[in-house]
Amino acid sequence: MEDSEDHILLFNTLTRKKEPFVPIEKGKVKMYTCGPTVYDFAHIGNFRTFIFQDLLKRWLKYRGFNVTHVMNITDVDDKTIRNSRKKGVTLKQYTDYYMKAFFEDLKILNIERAEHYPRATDHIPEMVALIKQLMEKGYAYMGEDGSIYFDISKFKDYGKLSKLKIDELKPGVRVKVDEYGKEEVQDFALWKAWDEEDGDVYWETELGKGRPGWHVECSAMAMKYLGETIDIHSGGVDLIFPHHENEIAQSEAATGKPFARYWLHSEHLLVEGKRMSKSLGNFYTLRDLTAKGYDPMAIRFLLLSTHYRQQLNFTFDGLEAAGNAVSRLRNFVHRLLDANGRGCGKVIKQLMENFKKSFESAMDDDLNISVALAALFDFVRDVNKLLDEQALSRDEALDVYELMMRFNRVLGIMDEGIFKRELPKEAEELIRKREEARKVKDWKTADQIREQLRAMGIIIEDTPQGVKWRIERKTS
RNA sequence: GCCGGGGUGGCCGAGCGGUUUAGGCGGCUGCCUGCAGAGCAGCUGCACGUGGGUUCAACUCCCACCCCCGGCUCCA
Repeated sequence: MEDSEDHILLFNTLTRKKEPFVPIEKGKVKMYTCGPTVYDFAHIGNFRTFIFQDLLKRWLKYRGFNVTHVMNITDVDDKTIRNSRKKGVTLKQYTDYYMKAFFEDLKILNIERAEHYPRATDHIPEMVALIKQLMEKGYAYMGEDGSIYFDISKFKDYGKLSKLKIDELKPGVRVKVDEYGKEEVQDFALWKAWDEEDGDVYWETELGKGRPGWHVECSAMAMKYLGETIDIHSGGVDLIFPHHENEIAQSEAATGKPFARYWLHSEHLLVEGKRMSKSLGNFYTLRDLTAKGYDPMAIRFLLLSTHYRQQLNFTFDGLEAAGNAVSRLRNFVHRLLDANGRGCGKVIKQLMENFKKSFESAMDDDLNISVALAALFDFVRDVNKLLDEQALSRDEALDVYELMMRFNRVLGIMDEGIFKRELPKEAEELIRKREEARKVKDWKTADQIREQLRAMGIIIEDTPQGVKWRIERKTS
């Protein structure tokens, strides 16, 4: 798409600066994002991050990049093992359930699928190979407990992402952790030797009987699917340390090459101004919200509408406001489809051009979504004015419609299905009957039919240009 | 202790040294309308945490202070 490729600026955690995005291979982006640990339903904080990543990917695609996205599924760790044992099911049965739920949630939130969703347990050999390599190169050692640890003192760049000085630990926490066999507190496990807590979850490998540490899966799988150096790696801010720091250490120690060029991290969300936690009772999964009747597109809009590096305060008032904002956009698109005015030529062309430019330059600037949305709503207001004046011809309105859909493919906040112009037969009949009633000023019947249609999810509007209808929700 | 982010009108949320208003949501009024809906227009009282300073000019820069959030431990 034109020469716009190097116009995108992204904030790189590695340098703490906005940098022009230039991929390794022209026109292609290799993107790895840290996915869920499938021990429970994902919560809205998780989805904030996943939606940010989705927006990033969609924007890169809009700008003409061919994006290969890999998102890992962590299906073996302390929590999955503990919970599956508690439930008396196998680890696989347990994680399959939550993985399936996760994919359902992605769909509901209109998050595009990644190209690959590698599961940790399907990649044990790759991880073992990586760990062996690290041992051969002297970066890893076996501890007294039979586990294998990464020796961070051997990796000179340790701390370059999180900007932490390893020798300046939080005072107080230091002493208590030598129940493991590691030589230094900060060393982290690559391979965990089996113990009773693990039950029947273990792999017999050249490294002994055990299971992989958490960080190693991302290095192994990212490199398997995307190569030794990837373009973009992203996750929530909490992953900067130690997870991403450790990924860098493992990967770069093994390959001697940079692991990822751009590290992008999204801020956390707060709920009603407080940190989300189960004990505070402000912990929500997607299901919790949809069960209360909230529109998934409103949820998506809310999670999307604050810049990703800004903490987002999730409130129910905000969710309602987001729902109304989405309605405004939907109504607008419906109006476009009904337009049949005299035409205004240059005026609309100019508006579209300005809108496109503002939206694009905002998004290019580290995904400045607030400014992009402001441009969108400005445009909507201006075009609504033209629609009021019957100044938009059918073709012009369709051009606007196409533009809206094009940007909706970036934002993903409207289900295009609702704009399909299909009315159930019975609804058509009802509308006809209502028109007859209105003709003879039988308002009672007319209002009653309108209510009936509303119950079917069809909203009727009487305008000087005749009756208009729109489908508010899927009636299926 | 060390290191970050932030405090903007009723709510959410951009912005930048100055000439016109970010934008969304909500409320009010008007237009339109049988009603409703949608939309448009106007309004929503000095908007920029506090106190100083720099400047012709600060919400935007500097200093101090207050408050909130986060990282240094599993965590999106």
